[in-house]
Amino acid sequence: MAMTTTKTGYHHGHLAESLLDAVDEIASQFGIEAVTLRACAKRLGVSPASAFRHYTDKRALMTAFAARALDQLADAMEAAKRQANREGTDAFHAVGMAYVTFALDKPAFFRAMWREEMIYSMDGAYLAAAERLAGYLQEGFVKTIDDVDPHDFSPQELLAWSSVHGLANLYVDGPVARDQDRGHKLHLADAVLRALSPALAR
Amino acid sequence: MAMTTTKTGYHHGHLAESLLDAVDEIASQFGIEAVTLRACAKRLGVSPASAFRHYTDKRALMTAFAARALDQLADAMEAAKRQANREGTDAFHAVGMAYVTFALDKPAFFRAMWREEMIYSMDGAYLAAAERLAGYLQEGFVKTIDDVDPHDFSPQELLAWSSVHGLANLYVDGPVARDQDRGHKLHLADAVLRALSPALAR
DNA sequence: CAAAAAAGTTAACAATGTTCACTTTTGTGC
DNA sequence: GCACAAAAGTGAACATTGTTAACTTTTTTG
Repeated sequence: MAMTTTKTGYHHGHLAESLLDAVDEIASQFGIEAVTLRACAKRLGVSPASAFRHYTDKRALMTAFAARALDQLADAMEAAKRQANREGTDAFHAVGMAYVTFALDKPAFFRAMWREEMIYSMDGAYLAAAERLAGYLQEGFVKTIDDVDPHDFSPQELLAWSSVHGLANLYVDGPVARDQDRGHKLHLADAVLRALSPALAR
Repeated sequence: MAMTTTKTGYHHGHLAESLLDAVDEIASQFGIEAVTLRACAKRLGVSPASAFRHYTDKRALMTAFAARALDQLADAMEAAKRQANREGTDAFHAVGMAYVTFALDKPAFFRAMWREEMIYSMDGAYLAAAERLAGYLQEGFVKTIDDVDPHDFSPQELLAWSSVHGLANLYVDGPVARDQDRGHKLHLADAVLRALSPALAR
């Protein structure tokens, strides 16, 4: 299947990437607290120390994983935005729903993205991914000409991100709607986003 | 200072509580990832194993700490609400600002509260504290007679909590306004909460 | 005041992240 | 083609951490 598979077995070949996949699988199945370097290594049939040839730290590995997760979320948001634009529906609503949906479907990924204490939050790839993500939430808002700094959010933009981010976090890590099923939670999210719209109108 | 100090030194006397203080101090100074059972024990001049007479787990200790942190936040919110009522200003705005202020001033505490993977989120004390907290955000919203279940948030109520919670999280764990000082962040929070008010009017 | 319960100790264990010296493979300049 | 440096992986060790078990010291209590 892989086009660059070497027969030898000593050199894995794609260890850096494969380690991310291992984190992915372990986090999905057993939660982020079960992700251990040795478990990742074992899953790939590789020695525990091999990870350090590609990542300086466990934290560096988790940072790379967080960046990849951010990119996956951004992909989902981009797709949602595209579809909304095609269908002429509210793009912010679609992007926000994609955000919450991702958190509900991949809670371990969503957690990993924002666990400041287990990543290097100043990492370039991580910051770039976060910025891309923020971009999709900023789009659709009116920009003045000199409002181009992606770090500088208008109150309205920040409110939009905060609402969506807060709801996703309350679902994933908070006591909100714990016993309700996915459908109910998404329905509620829809209502919340619609309740927000008066604040986003200009 | 302590009124119940025993001279002997074998029995500590308030270990359960003192351990929470130790978590408090270590988390404040070095971050939540530096909280270790042994470090807590050493700080109290007590053996590493002693914690297990009071908490079944490290996770149980962290749960108790999270519950205490939630209560501290709820205290701050209650005080803010009282003052707003006294001064006739917007109670929700005051409560929301207290929420964000707490997150900015005690980031390690705020993190601990919502780290699902390191606490027992079904713990009674934790849930009770979370419920109390939610109550302060629900107050000020109109309730219909049969809308009494504290677990059942109206979209507007959940939007209010989500916005405040999301902003606090973006400040603490996200890439928002990282290089800005406390005053600037609070000013921005104020603007965000004011931007939200059109959505909360009825 | 004896005896049980509560609270603490010490010594051990397994698991984890990490390092170091070493080996194997890959790639590059001649 | 081939020596050789760089890259990638290994194995054995180490310190740290959470946790347990058997034991000791207080405190409580009938």
